[in-house]
Amino acid sequence: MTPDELSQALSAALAAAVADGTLALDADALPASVHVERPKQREHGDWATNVALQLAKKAGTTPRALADDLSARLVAHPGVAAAEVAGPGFLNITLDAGAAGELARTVVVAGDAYGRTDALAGQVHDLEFISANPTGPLHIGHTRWAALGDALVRIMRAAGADVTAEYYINDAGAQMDKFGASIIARAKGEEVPDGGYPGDYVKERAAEVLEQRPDLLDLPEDEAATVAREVGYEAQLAAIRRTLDAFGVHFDVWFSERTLHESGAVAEAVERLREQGHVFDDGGAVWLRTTDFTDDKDRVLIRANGEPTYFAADAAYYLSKKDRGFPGKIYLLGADHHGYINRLKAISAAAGDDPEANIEVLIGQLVNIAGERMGKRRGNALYMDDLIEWLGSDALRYSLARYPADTPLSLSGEEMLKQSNDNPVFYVQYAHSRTCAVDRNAADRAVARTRDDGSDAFDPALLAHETEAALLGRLTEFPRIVTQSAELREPHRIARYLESLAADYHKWYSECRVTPYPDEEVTDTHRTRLWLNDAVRQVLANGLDLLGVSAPERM
RNA sequence: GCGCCUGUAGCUCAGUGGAUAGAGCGUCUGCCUCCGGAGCAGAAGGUCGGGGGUUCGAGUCCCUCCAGGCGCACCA
Repeated sequence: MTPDELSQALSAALAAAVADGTLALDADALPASVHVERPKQREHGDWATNVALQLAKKAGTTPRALADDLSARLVAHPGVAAAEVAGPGFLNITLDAGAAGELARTVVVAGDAYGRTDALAGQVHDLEFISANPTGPLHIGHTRWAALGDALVRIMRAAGADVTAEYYINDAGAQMDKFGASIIARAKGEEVPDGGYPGDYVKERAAEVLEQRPDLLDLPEDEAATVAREVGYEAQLAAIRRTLDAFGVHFDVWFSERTLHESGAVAEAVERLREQGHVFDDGGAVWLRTTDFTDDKDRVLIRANGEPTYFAADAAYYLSKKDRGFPGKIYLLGADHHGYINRLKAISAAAGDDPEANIEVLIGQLVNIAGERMGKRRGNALYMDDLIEWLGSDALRYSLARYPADTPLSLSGEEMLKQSNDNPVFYVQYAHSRTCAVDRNAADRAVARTRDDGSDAFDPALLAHETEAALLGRLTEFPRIVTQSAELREPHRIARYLESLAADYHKWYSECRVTPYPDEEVTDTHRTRLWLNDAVRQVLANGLDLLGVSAPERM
């Protein structure tokens, strides 16, 4: 019995109580769905509901009396072993072992599909993340968005949403010229100019540019600047793609800011917003009256010198996403960009959209290493390439994805290194590889999911040990964890769930054997436990995949 | 000054109004004669930043104060 089925049984019991007059409430005063949850204490049963506490006052009765009535109705339901009233009016429900154990087979049969839901079916989203300037390597901050953003794409898709992962390349503007100038300086063996990019990687880019254009330093100054900028840009973007590839992060769309300017989309966007009546001219500049909406001051679109601002490009970019058919536009931004949210929403509103429905901004707090803020212009940068090489993609992805985005994260370099052995990712991966080891050992002793004659050996009532009840309950939760994680845009819930599942599995492993002792015969208990073992393996693998982390068969 | 985020065990962090606030690391004690000890069992460790309020019930919601991070461009 799944929690959804139990919830429906409770709804039916409430409706019946209303129908026969026991419960003095209108049928439409009942909750749309009855909330059931896993109690923290095992002795409180498999599931608990507080619905009696919520409804008693409205119905003019006491919570315990209402819970008593519900209990009597519920125990008549097949699969429910007990329903006890506890405390102020909680209803603690215990399922019979057979009804609970059936889940092991359900999971194994569903395979990769177990955990997929249709909670977000029909939703179409564009999810933009990282979007770093192509003037340097990705650093620790980008790494966090990469881990979270990619996991979110996977999780939302698992919940049925249509999601496009997009990277916005900020390849327009003055910083590209500064990047080119820095490359030329390094090509000459000189220090970078003031305001340039001091990182050592610029020397690598300079070497790559020189390899392609040995004539770089012989060119006229203007031409050299262009070549350094353009060839350097391509080399840096290629390096970023290599890094993300090594991290297992895939983008569906790489969107160049330049194309917005070159195609006239920026100018067109200004005109479209003008038609909507929110554009005005002042002091020679063209403004968007963002204060009509949620912004605290108006913003310039076209400078007095005729150059469009970055903000104008973002307006054009917003309209591009709208025109490309994305009702939902999700932005994963760093905390240092949170001042941008109101402007973004103003663009949406000015374009005639509903910002609350069409824009969603997820703010990710910064990562601190040993108390030092990371910034690529500060010379103390910790690059994503180095992190991957140091800790491995799995440990890095997992340790960054297991915290909510809005938690400021501070890790010391030493601790991250130490975590390479004690990180929870290994705990979860170890559980998975252990399920595989159990499979191998079972095969050696000819323990299979069916009997030797091929007949069905699965008997869910044999999964009656307390660690098995806990494990089965945990497996039941997976689909709703996926749904919840997708709806709240919180990948860390998957990681936390996997850690709980791994703990339940390890406990079960230490109590219940799948393979009999050498002097014992193989029974249906062993065979049925193999189903449970394989169900756990499946859910661990499915969950790790949602985080982009591997599920090794051996470690 | 204004806005956003955060404040929970020694450390790093979970906990979308419920029962005795949890996990990992660190510290201490047990468990390898049999499916992987990267594991299990147990112990110690808390005024959930302070103070008000809403509620049958608040770490969670509201107000206020304190502390820390980040942001408030005709930069990108």
